[in-house]
Amino acid sequence: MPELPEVEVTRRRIAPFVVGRRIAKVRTTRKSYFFLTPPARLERELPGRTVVELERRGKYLLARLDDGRRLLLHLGMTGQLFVENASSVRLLSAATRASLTPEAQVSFVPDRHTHLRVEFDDGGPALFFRDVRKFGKVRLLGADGTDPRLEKLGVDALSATGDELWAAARKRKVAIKSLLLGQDVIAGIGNIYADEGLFLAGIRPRRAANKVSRSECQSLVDAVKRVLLRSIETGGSSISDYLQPDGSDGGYQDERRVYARTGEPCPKCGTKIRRIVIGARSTHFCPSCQR
DNA sequence: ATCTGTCCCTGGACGC
DNA sequence: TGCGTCCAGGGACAGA
Repeated sequence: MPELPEVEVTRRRIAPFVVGRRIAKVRTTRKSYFFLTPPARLERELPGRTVVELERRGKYLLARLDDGRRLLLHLGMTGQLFVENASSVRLLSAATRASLTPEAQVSFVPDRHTHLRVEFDDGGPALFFRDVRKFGKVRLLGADGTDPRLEKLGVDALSATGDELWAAARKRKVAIKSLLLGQDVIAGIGNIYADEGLFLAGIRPRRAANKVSRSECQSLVDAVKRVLLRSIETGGSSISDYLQPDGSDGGYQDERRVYARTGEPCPKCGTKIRRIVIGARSTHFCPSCQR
């Protein structure tokens, strides 16, 4: 699922592709939960605008336009932002793949999950936003408008400090993992990197936040940052739907220590990795290394 | 104020 | 082989 590293990799790859290009045409699927701004409005108001900058805030992307407005994008769980010539098996359902010849199985064809398609007036490759489960979001913000989602974000995970985490943690009784997943204290951490960071810091995910010491908060923030930076370096985690904007897989899924490794030996001590549920989210940890 | 549970959505895994 | 059922999971929201 797209978390900070996946969104950042997407930003870095998409920015040179879209910045400076003028939008010619926008095609969308029908009005839905996915569109915070009615799709008809996007189709009407985006053409003619040039993208001037692409920024990331937590797991959100913000495309700034030449009229000062900003297009807010969130990839949700299964969101995929990619360029026209991308090809990947992750862009096709199993049923679709089965109906195609092996050679055709990786060529992308816009389907009912391809909710946004942006074409540019230079005639070059278009940009696509596909999202099977529609937990993603698209919203056009006015020139001086903002969004409550952005307002609520805490400090970005890449610039967070141990003391910032500690200041919030000492006042909270929720599991430390839940605190990491909430975007209001530190923004950008999701299920994969929360589990990986807690493992590296040797902290049990279910421990109450206010039972995590100041120095442990420091170790935790350091561990999370290390994991996030390494994941960005390798192109993010392609575990289910995520792919890089050119269609290639990221590499971090091969480096994860505990996430989705239930029953496998802990890389440090060999104890079997356990899976529990915290706040309705799968959680993976080593019962021996994490206390 | 904080915490917990429910819901949005769909494909894939699993059982019969 | 085919159908029904369950599950995942980011984040908003309601109710405790």
